[in-house]
Amino acid sequence: MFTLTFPDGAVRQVSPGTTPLEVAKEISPSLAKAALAAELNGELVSLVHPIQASAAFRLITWQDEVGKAVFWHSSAHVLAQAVKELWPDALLDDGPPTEAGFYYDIKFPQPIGEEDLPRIEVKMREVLKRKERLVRREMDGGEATAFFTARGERFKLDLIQVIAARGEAITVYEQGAWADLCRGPHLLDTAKIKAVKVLSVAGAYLRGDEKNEQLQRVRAISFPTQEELDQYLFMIEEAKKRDHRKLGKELELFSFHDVGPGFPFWHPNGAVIWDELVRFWRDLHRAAGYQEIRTPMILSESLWHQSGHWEHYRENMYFTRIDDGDFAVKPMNCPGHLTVYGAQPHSYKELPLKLAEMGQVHRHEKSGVLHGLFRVRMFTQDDAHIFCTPQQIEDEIVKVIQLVDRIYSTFGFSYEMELSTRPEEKYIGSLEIWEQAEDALKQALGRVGAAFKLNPGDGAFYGPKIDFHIKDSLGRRWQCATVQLDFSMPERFGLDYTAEDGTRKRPVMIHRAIFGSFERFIGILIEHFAGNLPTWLSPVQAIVLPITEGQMEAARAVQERLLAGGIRAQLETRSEKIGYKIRAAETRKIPWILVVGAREAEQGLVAVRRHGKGDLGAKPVDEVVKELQALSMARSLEAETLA
RNA sequence: GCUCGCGUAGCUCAGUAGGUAGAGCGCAUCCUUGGUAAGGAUGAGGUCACCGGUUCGAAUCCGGUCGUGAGCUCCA
Repeated sequence: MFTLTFPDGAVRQVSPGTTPLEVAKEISPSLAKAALAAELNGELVSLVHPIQASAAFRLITWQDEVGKAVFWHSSAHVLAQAVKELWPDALLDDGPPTEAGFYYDIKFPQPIGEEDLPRIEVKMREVLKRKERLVRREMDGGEATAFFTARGERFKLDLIQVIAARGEAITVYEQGAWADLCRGPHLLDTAKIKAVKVLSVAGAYLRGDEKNEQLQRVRAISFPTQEELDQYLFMIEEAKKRDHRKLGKELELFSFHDVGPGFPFWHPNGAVIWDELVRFWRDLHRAAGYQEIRTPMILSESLWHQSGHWEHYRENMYFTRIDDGDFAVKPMNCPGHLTVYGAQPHSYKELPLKLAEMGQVHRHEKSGVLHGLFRVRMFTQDDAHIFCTPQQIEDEIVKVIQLVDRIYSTFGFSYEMELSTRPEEKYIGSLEIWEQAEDALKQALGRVGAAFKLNPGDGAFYGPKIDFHIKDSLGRRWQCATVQLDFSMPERFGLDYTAEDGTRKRPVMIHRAIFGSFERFIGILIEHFAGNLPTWLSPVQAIVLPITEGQMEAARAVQERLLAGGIRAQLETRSEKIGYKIRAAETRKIPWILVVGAREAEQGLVAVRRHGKGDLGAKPVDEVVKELQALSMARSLEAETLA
């Protein structure tokens, strides 16, 4: 008998060969129905996998991320089967689950288009109706090669070679007349897949390598119930409404033009948001002991040789000539900051020295990756470099993490941390230095008690880093804050400080940014708030609407009192009905709409209407000014505006 | 960069048997002075992204360029 230990600590004795499905049925029929797969000591297995040892046992359902992955992986097989029934000559490459749904990369005899997607969807439903079982079979290399050669699936033959070379078992999942090379595990059958939607088709390279031929990637999603699919599709629609590119245009925040692909133009409204973020950022950074500097946009190519950027980052840089010299437009601020540090001798008493800059950088991004404010060629980093002793690293990292938390919480953002370590190739500095740096980051994370994900090999070429990922309204994670340790750059620039004993020592440098870039961060804010920015960030905080032209002067006086109180206020002067003016103000998402009619004008009141909330009744003008000032000063989130 | 789609007034879009362009919103002027999400009239506004080709004639067909959208990392 084997012992299974359940997540709640309970144990159960089972005989060899018992399957997870049998175990589930013994626990409860409803659990057996919900189960999609199981885990044995953390290893994902199918529900009919015979149990051959004692293990920690867990049933996987739709509620688990891995449960969704299994569900979507099996759905990808249904997609492939449907495609093969429609296009028997289509060649299949690879079809994994993703964070939201699944896809299959396919070479069609003739490229298909959007108009073919409904046919695929209909065929998928047809396949699902057959409720076919997914049957696992192990094969050796020769058998598998013969199997897929007979089926003309030449891409699969390459995969078989790769798997065989790794010495792994080759498994095939059969489903009716069709079969796919697949590690699994899978659902027992397709009966649980109740709703599918084929979402899109786009180009994708074979094996994801741009040197290879291009295939077509068909993306789709599936759910155990129609309701969940409907919910998902509704969410997609909502997300589209929040697209910062659309809202940026509608709210006149910024624009893009042919004359500057990837270079945003900030309009007055967007510039206000920017300025408020700058003020917020500056307040906190001054308080945290940072000193602001400014460094040049264009610097000699020799500097970039010295920093290593020429060697490692050249393809993303812009170059120019001045007189007879070669210069480069800065893609990062660090060499400038190193130059400032190196301009004077430093004592250990000055450390940690924190130099900050809202540094505008230019990077040549491939044309195809540009995406609104999220991916641009010119952006402004809220950059800072902390020069300190090796002993100060841990404390300083902890302080940076705390500052990040303070800033993100102001916007109501949740975030996740990732620690990235030394890349396999393309790195500078010795192995010992890298190890020391990675340890310091781990220590700091341990001290703040933060959970983090490890990304081996994902560090920058000059040091390991901690990245912070914000989750946006589309469920996408965006990297914003980053903290990067750098033992190499001070070395390259020969930086030093005088230690207590009078000797010269090398400082350590910490690169860090919190917004990441103002451009991307504002894009995220727009989507996060669906354009309904909190009062402190709103380009126009209040608009005064006279009911008729008879109240124009009274309304103007209200606007002047707001302006005198430091509130960004506008006055509506068009000769329209009040309903029209209200609608216009609501459409512009102005948080405070102040209506002045004859009654209010007489008593020094304004009728307050908050964006999205309707009429809140009349109040004295002074009271409204104070309320607006308080919200702005506190940089209040006004949580209710998130709804 | 690559694949596919798209590019008509400030905005959102109509405009296929190729015959020199339309709507709504916005804007301007006038009328209306109306209490919480669209009052009415008149008018201005476009070298149909750009370059070239086919044609008697191109927004429309063809080629190229530029821009833009989706995708191109996430194990069979």
